[in-house]
Amino acid sequence: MLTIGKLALYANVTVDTVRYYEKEKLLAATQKTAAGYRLYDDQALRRLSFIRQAQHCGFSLTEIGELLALKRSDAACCQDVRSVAIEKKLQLAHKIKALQGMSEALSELITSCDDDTRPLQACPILDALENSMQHLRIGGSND
Amino acid sequence: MLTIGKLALYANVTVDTVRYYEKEKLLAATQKTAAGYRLYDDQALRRLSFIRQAQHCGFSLTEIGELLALKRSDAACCQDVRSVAIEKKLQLAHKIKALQGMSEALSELITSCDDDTRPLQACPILDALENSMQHLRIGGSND
DNA sequence: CTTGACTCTGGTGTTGGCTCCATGGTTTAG
DNA sequence: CTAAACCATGGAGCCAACACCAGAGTCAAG
Repeated sequence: MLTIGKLALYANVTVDTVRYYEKEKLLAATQKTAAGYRLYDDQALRRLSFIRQAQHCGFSLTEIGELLALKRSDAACCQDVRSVAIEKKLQLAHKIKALQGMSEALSELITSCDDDTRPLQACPILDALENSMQHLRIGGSND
Repeated sequence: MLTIGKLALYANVTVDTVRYYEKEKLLAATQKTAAGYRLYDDQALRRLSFIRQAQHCGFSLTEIGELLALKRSDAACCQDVRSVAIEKKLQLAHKIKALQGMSEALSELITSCDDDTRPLQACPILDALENSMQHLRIGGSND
């Protein structure tokens, strides 16, 4: 059995984070000592690892809670988990596209400014930003 | 001269947002009526457009404030603006890479689960998430 | 003149994921 | 036995970028 400090150490998080997860009902202590100290077993460590890994896959804590609920549910099958993962991947793709759009817009701005030592008054970047950059069609897409 | 409502309408933002930008010193009213109503001219509308477009390029309001400061500064030249844009593009590239990493990790999980109708107890996705997915080396990289 | 649409200020609430604090109890190494 | 290190609870604060609200003043149409 691990104290909260050890658990946090092994999982590379802070004790505050562990307590926060408990408050969010993602991770309960396996047991409590007479003095009220939280104790955790290996399964708790694995669950904490689960939470962190899922975060690294882009899941929010709320979504992770839903994954854990699926896990507990008898009715759910592996396909359910799979489709959650696929949905998340789509969301990621959407975000990536949005960022790539920004990046391309910046690229245009940057190349538009390639001949240097121009006075700031005529900076094509500032200009383009002021004038809505309509040719770039950046606006209008709401994440 | 535009009232705040018209300005907000033309710029496709809310009046609250306009007032928020004023509080953040990004956009001042051109003038005020005797009754205290804010009035804006075309330049203000262009500045508001600037702020929004820069946001769509991934700049935070703080960074936009810095861009506007550059704009006002006599010492700054167009190259300064350009390097800010390049820096931002690098940041975007970094974010995109992180998201792509997540997406790839999810892909592995999803394909690991391709033979369907497996019982949830043996779901390879949940399993992998629990067991740290060491082969995926997702952890360890802190954004 | 009235009514409804607009505007003002100042303040609080939201989301997500923590982080930090004060105060006090507990355990452990030497 | 004592000092250091740990743990507990409850609550506040933080970031960004707003959204929303109350209560009061102002303006324009009919």
